[in-house]
Amino acid sequence: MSETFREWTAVQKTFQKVWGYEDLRPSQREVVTSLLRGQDSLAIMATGGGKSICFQLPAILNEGLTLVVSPLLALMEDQVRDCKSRNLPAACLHSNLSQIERREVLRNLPNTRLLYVSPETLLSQPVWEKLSDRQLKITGLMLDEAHCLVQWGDSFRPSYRRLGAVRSALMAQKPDHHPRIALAAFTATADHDTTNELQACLKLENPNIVRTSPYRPNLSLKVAISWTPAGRKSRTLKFIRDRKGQSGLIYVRSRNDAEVLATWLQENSFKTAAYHAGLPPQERRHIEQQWLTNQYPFVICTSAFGLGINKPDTRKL
DNA sequence: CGTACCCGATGTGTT
Repeated sequence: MSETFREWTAVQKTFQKVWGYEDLRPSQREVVTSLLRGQDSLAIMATGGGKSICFQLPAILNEGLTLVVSPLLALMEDQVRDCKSRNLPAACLHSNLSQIERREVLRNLPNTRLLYVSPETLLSQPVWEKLSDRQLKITGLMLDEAHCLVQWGDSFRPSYRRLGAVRSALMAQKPDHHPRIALAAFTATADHDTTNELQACLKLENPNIVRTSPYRPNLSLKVAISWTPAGRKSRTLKFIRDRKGQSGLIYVRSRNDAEVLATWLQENSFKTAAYHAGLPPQERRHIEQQWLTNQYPFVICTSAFGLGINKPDTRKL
């Protein structure tokens, strides 16, 4: 027991030094200790629950490289920027990097502790070859936003379905004395079926399952049904008008719905825009900015809005 | 229906 205690004191020191908080939350501590002893984990923690610390802290305490699989380039960039601001040796690999940057990241892998990659890049020939190198020690494989695997894995981004084979394939390349690669999945939202599917698909072995309450006191959910397009239009306008000085996102099911509704609201002299993945990237960024700065208090969007939008702290005006 | 990644083909503009 005292041995465990001494080790934990060292962990806590690093945590305080790098992140500047006094204590890890109990759920974070749970995941961190699991990963430090090489046990698989499945963490379902609410947004803002400090998920990334759960794998970043073990990654810098353990020897070797920790792979972090992330669904979006923007998320990788954000996290690597955050790591670098804390002087953590982190990098990412993706198609937006120049040939030179790519080579530099691959060359510097032995000094890197956290490598952020998309599932596609991880499984690509040149990267996979490099990671399979017998000399390269890999301690962990972390799946961030793990619900994406279940949500997308079948047809949209098939690489996700292949992640379950990664640990054993990498281990097979490494010498016998290489310690087992720990596997962990992190997500904010996963019901029982989803966690079961994650566990099976990733081949998690005896994972420590850590679940925090998803209850958000600042959120409320309501359902209103409109039976006609006209009813929906006027209802939306009323909804917006009743919320003068506030802001939010209005989700619709298709790109066309977004266009039609946004156009109609504009015709009724409301400043808004439709947002979906069919728009050019620069226009998407523009609308995101307009929304974040309350130039457009409400935006009509598909599920494309929200992915990679980092903690937009819209305030009530 | 709607979500994103990657990479190679084709085109535009600069040294």
